[in-house]
Amino acid sequence: MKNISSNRPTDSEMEILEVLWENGPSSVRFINNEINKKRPCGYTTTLKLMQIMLKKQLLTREDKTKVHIYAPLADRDATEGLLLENFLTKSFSGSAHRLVMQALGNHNTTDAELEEIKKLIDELERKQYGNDE
Amino acid sequence: MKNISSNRPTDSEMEILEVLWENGPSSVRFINNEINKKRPCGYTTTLKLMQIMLKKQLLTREDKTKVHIYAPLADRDATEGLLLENFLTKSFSGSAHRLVMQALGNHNTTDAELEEIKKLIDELERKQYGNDE
DNA sequence: TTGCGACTACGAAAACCTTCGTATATATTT
DNA sequence: AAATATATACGAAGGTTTTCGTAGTCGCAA
Repeated sequence: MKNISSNRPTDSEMEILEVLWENGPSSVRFINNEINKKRPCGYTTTLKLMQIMLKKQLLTREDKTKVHIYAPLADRDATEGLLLENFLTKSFSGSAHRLVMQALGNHNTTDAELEEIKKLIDELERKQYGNDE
Repeated sequence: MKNISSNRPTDSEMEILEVLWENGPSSVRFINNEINKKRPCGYTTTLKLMQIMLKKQLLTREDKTKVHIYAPLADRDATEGLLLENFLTKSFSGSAHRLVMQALGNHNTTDAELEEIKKLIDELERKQYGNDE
């Protein structure tokens, strides 16, 4: 098997993890239903994927009851950060700036969210004050 | 074959496209050299990939001379946008806001770039004025 | 207790990606 | 003209990811 700590979830695995992070520990049935709100996907497909993720240590599960309940093992920010890192390198030649411009330009973001981003930028600028690398 | 218009380039294909966008139409040899500055990759590997991309309509080529010259068919912004779309859906449950926060928080962005982003946000806010959907 | 519905387990196919070996053509040099 | 260097074409191996069919288990209602 591969190095476990560097196990980047695949797209499909990420889809499952997002549901779990949003909704808390869930059954396969629930997760499959959520996914099917976005695209068609067979029940056993989701099941199999989750069994693999269990082996990969991306999930844990409670199997005392008949219906198994799964939960993510890794923390959301860390995982998303890992993937962002890779995506940025591979698809945006590492330019966070270009990625952000695209993301903001093409997607609806509420005023409140925009304000929050501005606040973050101000903070970053204050921190960077003096060392304009 | 699959729907051509939605042909998302893969990671390796993206590597090739980036070289082309940066340097203009190029030969396989040139591109393979550029890639080898970052990682080892056989010549025929790059060649094969580019032939596939030709079929997929990601590239065009000029083959009147002995050495074929390839050029990207789609433009950079559109392509990156397509990939972002997918990444956002699969890995950030569609939340551009969260993605931007992560990207800004974890990567060095120059003051000038931060300013540019702020300007974009101001513009977006002005546009949204009145219809807070 | 039989049958039905909902669940897990798992092998294996299908699809997709990346890599490379080999064959072949075409210029250039000696 | 032969040898050399550099191209393209393409099949196929090897790996990973995704999908699904089939089999077996368990609880519950008729």
